[in-house]
Amino acid sequence: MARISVPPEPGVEKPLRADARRNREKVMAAARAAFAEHGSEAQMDDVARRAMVGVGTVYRHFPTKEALFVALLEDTFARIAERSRDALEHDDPWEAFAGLMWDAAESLAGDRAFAEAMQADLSMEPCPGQLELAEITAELMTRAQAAGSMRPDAVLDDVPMVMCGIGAANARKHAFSAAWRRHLAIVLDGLRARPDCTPLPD
Amino acid sequence: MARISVPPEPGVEKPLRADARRNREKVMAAARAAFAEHGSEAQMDDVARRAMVGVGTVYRHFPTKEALFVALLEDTFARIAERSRDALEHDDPWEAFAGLMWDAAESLAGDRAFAEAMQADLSMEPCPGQLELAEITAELMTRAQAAGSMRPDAVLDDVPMVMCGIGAANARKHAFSAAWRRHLAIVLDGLRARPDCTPLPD
Amino acid sequence: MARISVPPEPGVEKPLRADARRNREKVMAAARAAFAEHGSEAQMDDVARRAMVGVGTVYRHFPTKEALFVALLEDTFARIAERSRDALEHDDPWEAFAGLMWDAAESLAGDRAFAEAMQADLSMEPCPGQLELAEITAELMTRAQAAGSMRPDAVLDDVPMVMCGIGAANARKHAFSAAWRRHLAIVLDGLRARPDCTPLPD
Amino acid sequence: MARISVPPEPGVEKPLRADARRNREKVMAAARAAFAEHGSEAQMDDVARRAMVGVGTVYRHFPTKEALFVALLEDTFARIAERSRDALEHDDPWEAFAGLMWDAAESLAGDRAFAEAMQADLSMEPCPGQLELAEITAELMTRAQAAGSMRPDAVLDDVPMVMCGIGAANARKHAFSAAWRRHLAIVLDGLRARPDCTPLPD
DNA sequence: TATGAATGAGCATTCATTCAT
DNA sequence: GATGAATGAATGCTCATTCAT
Repeated sequence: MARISVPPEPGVEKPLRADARRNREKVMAAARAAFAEHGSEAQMDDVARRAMVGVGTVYRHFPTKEALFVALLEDTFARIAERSRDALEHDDPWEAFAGLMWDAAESLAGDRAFAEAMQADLSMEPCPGQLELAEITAELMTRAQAAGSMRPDAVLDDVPMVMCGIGAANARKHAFSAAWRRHLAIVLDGLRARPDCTPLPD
Repeated sequence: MARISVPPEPGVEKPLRADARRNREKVMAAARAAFAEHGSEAQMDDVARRAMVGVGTVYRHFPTKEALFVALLEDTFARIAERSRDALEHDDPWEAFAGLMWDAAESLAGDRAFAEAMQADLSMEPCPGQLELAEITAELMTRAQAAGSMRPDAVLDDVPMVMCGIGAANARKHAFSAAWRRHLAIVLDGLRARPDCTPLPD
Repeated sequence: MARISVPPEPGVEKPLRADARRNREKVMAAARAAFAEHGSEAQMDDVARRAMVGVGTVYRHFPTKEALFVALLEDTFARIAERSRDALEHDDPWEAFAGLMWDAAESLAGDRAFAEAMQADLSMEPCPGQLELAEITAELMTRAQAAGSMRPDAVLDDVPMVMCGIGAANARKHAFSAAWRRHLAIVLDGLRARPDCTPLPD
Repeated sequence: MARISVPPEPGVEKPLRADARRNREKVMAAARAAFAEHGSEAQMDDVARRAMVGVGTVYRHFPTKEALFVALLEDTFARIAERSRDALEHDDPWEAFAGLMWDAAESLAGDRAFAEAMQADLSMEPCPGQLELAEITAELMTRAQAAGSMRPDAVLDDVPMVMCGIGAANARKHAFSAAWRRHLAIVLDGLRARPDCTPLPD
């Protein structure tokens, strides 16, 4: 991964044939599992095997491994972003923010690919869904701070490291679910506005 | 085929020749940089190049890439563990714990290899230094809890996810240093004992 | 590091695609030549080059160099074993045995890989074909001895050294063919039952 | 092995210092063992270890691995040739020949390096000792044929394949000694002059 | 169109040989 | 002279990607 990539002709998106769409789904599901388990070291053959299609089919839908990886991320972020829009309607801004975090964590805990993605240095620029999610998160943070429930010096960039920890939670330990929940609970507590909280650097 | 490879006498560790010791250091330093930057995907040739030695030299000191990786970790943990023993003398147990965390973070922030290592599933069993460090950390946590300064439901296993987030901090961003410091500050605040903190699951 | 390498489903042997079968043959033929010439030091790249395929193709059909080597041996022995079954029908047991030897020698003379294989210490356990061949040979020897045409103290273990000499015959000398034929003729004469032959040790 | 080699200045042979000579002996002995066991795949480091000297010392005495291998062979053949000169005095030419064979076999049985050397294709031209031994052997064969005790169509080139079989005898089997003795006995029987022996090809 | 066989650059590791100590 | 650490070309094997069937 991390190769140079010529962007595909940005032509019109053909509406996929039914079976093609079905294959695309199968591939993405398989890729999600494989990448979650092995991170970006997952192998294309493994993805194909899990999807019960040939590698060729994987490549028909995603021109490179990186494209598949990005598509996966995009999809992930888009799903969360979509659900997060509801959070914007929530009365209590802190609950809205916390709910978003719990929701995101729920779908990303123990996902190695996601944990990697949180290490922004991947030189991939953020995909649209990620940007949208970032905007919503930032908005929720601002509101919570305005409402006096989140410490005023917290910023959007504080989130990825939290999520990285959650993504890295060992999915094979049996206390797995408790582990990441504890981590998130601690961080959320740390983000709470308090009279005595240490001011953050910078 | 049918490699022979006589295992080295497992006898006494001879004191390395002066130049050999120097090279060993150079290799470890180079490896530290390479692994920190690329995680376990760093390449042995790159390590050799950075150390300005031939690959053969790298292999003379570390029989496999994994051995090098482990040696690096062990060294890292051992260093921190050593410094952390001082923390045990500290009067204020919370300060002792927090000091250890800051110290560890300082040397591990943005280190991809370390972040990987924190994902326990690496199936590598922890090296001695890691175990010692774990013991000291646990002891400090217990004391801080006894002193009423750390939330009583925090446990040792809550630490790796924090450190993972710190290790994953993007070492290439210019706000890098502030970023991980903020993260750690938030978490430490979240670990503080408080009347109103959410009880952790499990 | 931490290669994943999913083992291939040990299920039913799918009938190879036509082109795949053709390539497999090409690879085996190339390997036979390369190993015969250089023994187990033959290089996989050389095998690939001779077969006019990429190395990857070689590895698709044979997971390791040793596997290729063994497959080659197995194939060789199986072929001879198959032909040797006819020998069991022969009226004259001595002729049957001698015929088998001539037949085997014909296909193995000057083959370094085979000569190596005859040096039993290869720690590879004999492959099925080899065992079958051994059984047939033993049977033919017993019959020939019963018929009084082979010296009664000869045993199966006397054969490998003969064949090793034949395998080692210098395939590049122009008198090559005569050389191994002479060797076999001499040995066969030495195996003949005679009133005055020296009793063998042990 | 099998590299291009610039011949060293054929200057005068300095008489070695006592300790140097001792080292040379140690190295040769170690090499003999290592090469006998592993053939030309034996490793220089292993030779050095067995000789309890550094590799550098090995290279001081023998400029390349091949040189060491050749020196070993030369030494081996020279020893046998020397002893074989006595055989020329023997009354019974057949006994003389057979005695030489037994003597040679005794020192070469199970020696992989020697077995390899018998595969003439090694592109090494025979060393002096080997040539001398060949001459003596040829002479003894001629005499034995003249005396009517050896089949008249046997030739010098029939010998290497026999010896190769003997060199390849598995030195790790416990019936090792019996095995090569049996082989040699059979061949010698086959070389005996007889009214009914099959004429050799060519 | 789907398949999976073929490709080959890339990477870990070995080992004959050199050279600083 | 002896030592053994350093060197790096050579070699087995992997896996993203292409392409014939």
